[in-house]
Amino acid sequence: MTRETTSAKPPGRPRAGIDAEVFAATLKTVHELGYAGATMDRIAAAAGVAKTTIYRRWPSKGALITDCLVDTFGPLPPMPGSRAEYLAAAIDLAATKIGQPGVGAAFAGVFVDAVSDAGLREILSTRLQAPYLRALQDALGEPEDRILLFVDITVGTLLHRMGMTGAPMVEADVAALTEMILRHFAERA
Amino acid sequence: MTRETTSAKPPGRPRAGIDAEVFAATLKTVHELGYAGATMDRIAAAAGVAKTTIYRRWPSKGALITDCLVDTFGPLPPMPGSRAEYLAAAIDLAATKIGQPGVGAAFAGVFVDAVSDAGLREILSTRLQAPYLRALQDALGEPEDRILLFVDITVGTLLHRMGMTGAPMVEADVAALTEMILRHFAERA
DNA sequence: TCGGTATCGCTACCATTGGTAGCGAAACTG
DNA sequence: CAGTTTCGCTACCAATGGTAGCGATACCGA
Repeated sequence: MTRETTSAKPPGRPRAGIDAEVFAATLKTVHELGYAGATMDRIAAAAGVAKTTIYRRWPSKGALITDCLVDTFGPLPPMPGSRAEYLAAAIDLAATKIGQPGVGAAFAGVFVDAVSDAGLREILSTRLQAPYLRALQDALGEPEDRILLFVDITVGTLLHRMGMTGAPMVEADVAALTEMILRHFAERA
Repeated sequence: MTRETTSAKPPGRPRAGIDAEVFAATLKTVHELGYAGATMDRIAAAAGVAKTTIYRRWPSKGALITDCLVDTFGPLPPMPGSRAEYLAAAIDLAATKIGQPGVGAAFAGVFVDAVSDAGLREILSTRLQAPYLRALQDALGEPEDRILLFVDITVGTLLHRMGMTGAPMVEADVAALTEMILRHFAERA
């Protein structure tokens, strides 16, 4: 994940493999101090890396957070037997990841920054959301607007709970949410 | 809404009635420049008021936005005939208001600021969310966790759409969302 | 009309934070 | 060793939320 696919051998000092440390430091700092409190200086310090080094790799704080989320979420699990199982797995993945320390706050933070920053919105949409939309569309064969609604409901609900209470959604509520969504999306449009 | 209930007559120069102008300027500025671009200086300028005057009434930007939202949303309409109609009316109110220029962005912005600011979370929860929770609970007679889930789904979905696309949810999707929610919440727990 | 009081607008100011420039040192290739 | 690139560091800038203090202004009561 952290290796480029360019097989050339560039001259000069090679880049140190700091992505894992920086991502971990980012989530830890956001978890402890919140999105606003997670200063680039603090993230750099927590990662044991100079701030300028971070800015050499990520053009902005939003881009760093986005890549951190991409790294955290990972790819969607492969399509299991039924449509319902696939949808349930996707909801479960979202709930699990968003509930991890720092992930929900980081997601919500970059999400809102993106509202007022077209460049960041582009990054967020391209790097984080688009792959999932495509995977869902391929697996379900549904029109795009239904996929979008599914994502809005799933992610929006989980983030809202995280933001309002500061704590991830309890399992019982995730189950209720899943049941409601499945009843609506189980059969094709 | 903007008048205190203390019926005493305090001495000194009375406060000018600027709430309406400030609220309008806030939404207009957020709409045009986004949440991050809506500087307190710019809001004050748009309202034709000094920044210090705003800070004399609202202790922080988050508090101002919250009061602006409280003013925008207003009270829930009275309970109509059926439970389903009441739920549908609440969803419709949320969708309509969040779709108004600046409201969705302002909501999302203050929402995320609240994640990392306990004081603001208190303000947001007390002044904006609590009244609606109570009204819904009184009207529906449901346990609190179900009310919370209903609000998470409704508001979270609408905000997520606003944030990701920058545009309010189209009517067809609101209708689909309403139908899904009603099927789940129509009968009591 | 005049004092008391509280607000208004204004300017100046501070601390924080995202982001940048430039430097010498380090690491790798050939 | 020369060339190249990255690293850490310090210093720095612009923007922004928020504050302090000023003279001016509007209202009340005597």
